[in-house]
Amino acid sequence: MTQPTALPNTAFTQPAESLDSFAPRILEWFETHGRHDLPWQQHQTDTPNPYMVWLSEVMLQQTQVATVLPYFARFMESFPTVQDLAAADWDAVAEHWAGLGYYARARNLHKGAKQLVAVINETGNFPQTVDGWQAIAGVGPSTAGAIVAMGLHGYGVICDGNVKRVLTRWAGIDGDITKSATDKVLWALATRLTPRAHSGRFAQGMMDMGATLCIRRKPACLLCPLQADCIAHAQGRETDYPVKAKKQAKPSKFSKALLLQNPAGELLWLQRPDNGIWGGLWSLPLAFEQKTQGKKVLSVATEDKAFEAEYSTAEQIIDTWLKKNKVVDANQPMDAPAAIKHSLTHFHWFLTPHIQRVDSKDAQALSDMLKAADVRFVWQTVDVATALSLPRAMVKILDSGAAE
DNA sequence: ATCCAGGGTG
DNA sequence: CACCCTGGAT
Repeated sequence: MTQPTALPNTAFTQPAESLDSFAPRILEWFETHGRHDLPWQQHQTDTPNPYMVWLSEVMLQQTQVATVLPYFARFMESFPTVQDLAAADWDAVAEHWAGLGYYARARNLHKGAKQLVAVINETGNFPQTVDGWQAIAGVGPSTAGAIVAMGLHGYGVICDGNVKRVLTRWAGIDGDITKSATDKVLWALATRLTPRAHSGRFAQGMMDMGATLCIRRKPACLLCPLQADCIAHAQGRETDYPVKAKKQAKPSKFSKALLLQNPAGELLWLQRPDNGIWGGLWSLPLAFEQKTQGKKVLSVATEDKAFEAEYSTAEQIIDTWLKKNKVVDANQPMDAPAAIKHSLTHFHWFLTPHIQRVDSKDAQALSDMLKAADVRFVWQTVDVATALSLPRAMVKILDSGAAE
């Protein structure tokens, strides 16, 4: 995924006059109405500091300006240069990042600082190209464009969420922006509109537009320099853009996660069939959970029935055995753990841990049946089981303390 | 309480 | 393409 190096043969929805006057309008608006006091901005100086732009852009990938401000200040105070950041202990970096979220990005930031220092030691300077910046951990196409444009005063194109909102509205682009085809169109348009000179001010202006005027709800079209030829505005449909595939409502499914515990305190684990969900991973046995309210059995949705059919052979054996032997949850504690929620692509899965103690005779009987059916299973304590390859949902269940 | 935005990674 | 994690909107 790199920025396009050449313009695709794209037919733009706006006429040439509109395309050509776009940048001048943004630049003029930025001069009078844009933000000029953000501590990482470098457009006021002839000697821009790419470190500050890189640091701020990585923070702004995930967080709004107001939240970033104090974090940025503390980073700059503790790590005034990229060399300081690269030389810092991870713990110190993590401490400064704590609360911002997406901690993998803090790791990328630290890694990126070391990569940058290596580049500087080798070439005497920060990377000077978009591709050079994209080689740095945590820097993708848009962040790279922003850094070159604003941190080096070079030529860079940005196409982040704010820009996409402005462009889809102005050009009436109604393709699903989560699709790569639409992403290409938007990058092509952004590239066509970005002026050779002052691409940094243009980038900052576009971000300010998206953050202050062309906002998701209730955009301030009256104040917008693009109003005259904005297609969404002409349609009175500003908030219909950008178009994003509606995430279809996910159905909910309910299962018991059985913590079958033998007298040694070991739990029964099943290795799931290679095909299907969690193929080859280890899981607690799952069982269909009947939804009840008081004593009344609630009607079960059809998708739940379909899902019930997906239980593995081993689970059907266990379920049948439990029912036949009338084993009940006699030892279910009063503070029984609540269901953990696990969301998959097409449904939400609520897994309710059920502790079920079995005596040695029953454990042996169960083992014999599973062995006869060629099922891969183990009895293991939680501590040992964590070394198995467990899907996230199982980790969640163990973390919930259900097995204690 | 629930939904959703946000850019990059593996 | 799922996932990361928090804050803001409703």
